[in-house]
Amino acid sequence: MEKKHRIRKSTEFKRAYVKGKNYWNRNFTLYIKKNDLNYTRFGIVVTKKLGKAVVRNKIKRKIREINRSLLPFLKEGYDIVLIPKKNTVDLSYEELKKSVEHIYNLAGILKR
RNA sequence: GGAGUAAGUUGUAUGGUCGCAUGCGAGAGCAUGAGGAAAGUCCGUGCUCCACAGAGCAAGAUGCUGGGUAAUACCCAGUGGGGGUGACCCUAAGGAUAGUGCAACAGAAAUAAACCGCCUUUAAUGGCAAGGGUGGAAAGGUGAGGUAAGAGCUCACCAGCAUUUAGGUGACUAAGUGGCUAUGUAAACCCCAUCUGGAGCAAGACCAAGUAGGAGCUACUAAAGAUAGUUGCUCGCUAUCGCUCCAAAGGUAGGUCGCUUGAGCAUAUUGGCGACAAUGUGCCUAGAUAGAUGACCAUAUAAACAGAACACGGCUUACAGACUUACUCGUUAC
RNA sequence: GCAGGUAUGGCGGAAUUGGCAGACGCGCUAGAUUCAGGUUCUAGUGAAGGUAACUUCAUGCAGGUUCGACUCCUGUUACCUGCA
Repeated sequence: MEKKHRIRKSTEFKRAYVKGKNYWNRNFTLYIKKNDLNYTRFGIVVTKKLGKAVVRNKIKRKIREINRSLLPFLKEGYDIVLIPKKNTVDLSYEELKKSVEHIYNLAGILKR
């Protein structure tokens, strides 16, 4: 995923937390905030509770890959922050993808 | 082939589709892209700032000997002690005769002596310490002589201490001589020898939105004092104390650098028992900053521990499977 | 990335010149009081084995020093805190 599709600044994360709407399901917490740009940006936050560095990296990479494949089906102009929960450690790629689609559907940012 | 000891290597590969980071390129694209422990942060260095780093005290570290190294608590070669039939392994291993403290309970007594006991015809305000029991530890041990009973009182061997000679750079070893001997603990304080200034790449340097203040200069008071900083403390050191001027300066968010050519890697020769050193030749091999290696498919029986964030040298800990070399024991079931 | 701290029964929390581990409180169990419950009072309460007397193991885990370790030293695991 290119750099322009990532959230990179600490202040932008904070803005999503404070001003954005949040949604959640079994596996994720999601914060969404409209940005002033005409493209969508992602942020993934993996806390130390989920495991060691190898485990955290693996989750990040899987979610990044999922977001890349879903990008054409999302509405433009949003900052999206995804926070995986503890039980995502044991999930396969396919299960993760279903869960992410589910939570995006809840938030209403999937194109029809 | 069995049981074992030591050292070492490897630790997914190949192909396809999509995708990420860095460099090069106008672009298409091309090249490169985690580890043996990248980990723990336990030591040691470089590097940066604090006065290119100072004095004393305090505090801390190391602790058999000699060597290696940029340095170390690491490594190599040895010494003493302990374990194993053996290959081999383990070892915080200076000083208890510099001083102080502590040694519960038990026991007559715990760093100094007498409860029971033995002896002198009986007995002790006398002599004795062999035997008993307690304890982690009880006044050198075993045997013989000796005696009223006993005792290093005497002798032999052993242990310990002091000392002499020989060997070794040294730890120490071997032999001799001497007087007969006061437990343990220094991972208790301490003594001795050697070493250590503090903080850390979120170090630090540069650019710089917003906000609103900031800078320069000279000398009055004058080497006194106050405040702040610098190291735990004492010194020492540094900055500030008044006047004038400017619309810029300092600096937060943010950005750029630090950031990878280095005690580097490979290889050959020489010196050294070895750690290692010297010389020659060749090579350039991640550099991110919400942080790059992933997803899916095919083949191979199965594939662990685990992910760089300034760098390097060690140590420690985690680790599936596969393989190599040297050596030891045992001796026969094939 | 760097710096520091904590760990003791079911829970909180004592125990330091190194000398009987589990004080004390909460909780739990049993009994008394009551028609019943609560309150109150009394007793017990780490685990395993044993009829019992009692024995063995227990201070996160693994070693070491010491006659003796919750305490001293080394390694390690988990959790917590601070630093832009």
